[in-house]
Amino acid sequence: MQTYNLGRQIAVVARLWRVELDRRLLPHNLSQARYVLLTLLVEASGPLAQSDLAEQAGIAGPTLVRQLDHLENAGLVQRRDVPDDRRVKHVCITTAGRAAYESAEAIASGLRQELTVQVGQKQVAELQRSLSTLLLRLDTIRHSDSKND
Amino acid sequence: MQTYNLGRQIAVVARLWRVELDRRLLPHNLSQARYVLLTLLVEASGPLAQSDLAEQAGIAGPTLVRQLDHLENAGLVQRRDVPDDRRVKHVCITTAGRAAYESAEAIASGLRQELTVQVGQKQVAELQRSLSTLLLRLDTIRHSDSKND
DNA sequence: CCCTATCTATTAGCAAGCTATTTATTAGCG
DNA sequence: CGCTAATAAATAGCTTGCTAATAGATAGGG
Repeated sequence: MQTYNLGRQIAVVARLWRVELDRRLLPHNLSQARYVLLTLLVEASGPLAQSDLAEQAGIAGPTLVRQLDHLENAGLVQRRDVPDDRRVKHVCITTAGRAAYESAEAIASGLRQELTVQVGQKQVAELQRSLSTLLLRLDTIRHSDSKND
Repeated sequence: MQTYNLGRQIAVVARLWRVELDRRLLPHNLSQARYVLLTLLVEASGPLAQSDLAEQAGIAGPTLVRQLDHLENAGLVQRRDVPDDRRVKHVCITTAGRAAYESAEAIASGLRQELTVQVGQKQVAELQRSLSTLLLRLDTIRHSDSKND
């Protein structure tokens, strides 16, 4: 019975965390979803194809498309056709996008610290290790399922 | 940098977990959201008001209303007027609801075990403790915010 | 060389969360 | 007693996930 409501617990924490971060990002015209995408673009070494960005963000393709529409409309990001392969579009962050990322990162890391201060560094590290293991299992299950169907 | 992507990590795990559980519950005409509600109703000692159920499920009132519409329509649950206070409605699980809960619980706990088998009991317990601490902080922040606004 | 596979991005439509607002009822203060 | 506050459920409309289906482009086998 010790693993009783783990799924519920993770879901609730994820939801409340997102709601609070969204609330703080709202005055900057951003959201958790878009902040994550900006982060990945800033951290990336080169330009990313949409499919790669979606995979790194852990979201599905169509979800990304809509977010990119918003970000591009706000001038934070640009889609660029790739001559080598005309199916692919690269996503590039703009100067305004980098500035937006900086504000958002300050807010997000502030919240992260507020939340984890009572947990302690060692336990946060353990937490992240456990979550990684779960993530790996989830990916395995998902991929094996889609092959068996 | 140690807490770097904790928020993202929790969000992704929560999302993939939900997607997989939803996929498995689909043939039974259920979803994670409704399974959680059935669980709370089965576990409750007496009848629950909608507001209490929403709080225990960690969801907002209007979200609950829609799920109850579905559940009531499927005959798994009943809303009952309360004579003492005509604003309140009690939510009661039906016999069919209990049966649906049993199937869903088997599926959900199967998935839970598949996912946590590689994590280990002690680490699951630690994981749950850390998540509880995070949840507490999130609740505190949320309530203090709504008072300061 | 063409025809089918696959792959990329997109569109359409569903699910489940949220906030803000409305309606009905109760509680509480003057 | 009556008027205002607060509370419960419901409605409306937004966000961000998802899957399924489309359209265009590439790759690969016969």
